[in-house]
Amino acid sequence: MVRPPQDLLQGTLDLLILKTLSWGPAHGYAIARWIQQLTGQVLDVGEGSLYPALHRLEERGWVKSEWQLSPNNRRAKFYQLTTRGRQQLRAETASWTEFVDAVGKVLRTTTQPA
Amino acid sequence: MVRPPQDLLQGTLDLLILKTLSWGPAHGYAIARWIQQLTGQVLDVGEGSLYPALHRLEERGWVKSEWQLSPNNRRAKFYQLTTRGRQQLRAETASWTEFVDAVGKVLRTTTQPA
DNA sequence: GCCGTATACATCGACTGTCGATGTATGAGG
DNA sequence: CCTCATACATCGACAGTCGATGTATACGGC
Repeated sequence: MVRPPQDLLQGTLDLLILKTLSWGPAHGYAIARWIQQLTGQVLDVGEGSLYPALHRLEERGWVKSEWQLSPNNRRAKFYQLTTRGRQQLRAETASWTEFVDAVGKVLRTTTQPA
Repeated sequence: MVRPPQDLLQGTLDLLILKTLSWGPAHGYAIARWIQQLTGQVLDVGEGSLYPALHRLEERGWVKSEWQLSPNNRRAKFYQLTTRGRQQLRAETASWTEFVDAVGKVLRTTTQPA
């Protein structure tokens, strides 16, 4: 049993969603598709992860939702970033960078530390 | 409540441990200290996460353990990578890179996708 | 008019893994 | 001796993902 990037999604989903919404309001389905498309199918956000995440973000006041009609004339719940959500995005982006750097340091080390 | 890099540790711990062991055999305590030191305190591997992870890796045949005496003359269980563990390390490193790239693509995108 | 497909929302239970707290033991150094 | 750092380990609470499943509706083709 391999360990696909899928398993690494934990803790990053919120960041991904927040970032996606920073381009403008969107509904859940579109968010999932954009992420999938942008990453060339590498990241696949399942709906069973997406909707709980969206509700979580709303509960924390980082996004707010509103029922609207999508371009193809169907009802859809559009999510958009709040001011606090924008702050959160900045914070999580910084954390992410710091974390990736830290892991990178370990991965790039070739010699045993003192 | 912020989301410290701590929360991102999920799914990366195995990789970190495997990589640390690729420098040579080590016991749990030392692994945790090395990672902490290398990352400048950014990553803190708690013992409650470390030991279960170590047992998990052993169960999967990626590391094997042996009781020995540490340099300071105390009994300690030394872990070392198996051949399959080395393969696993390569695989997980590749997954990690792919994953970071994918997230990076999303984070670097400034315009709304089509 | 009917049917299949894509869109869109949502929930559920199983499962995995982390985290903080806690417990034990022992060697080294004062 | 007595404390501190080393070293192992387990426990329960908790969070979050995942696949499966369910609902409903717009649209196009026939």
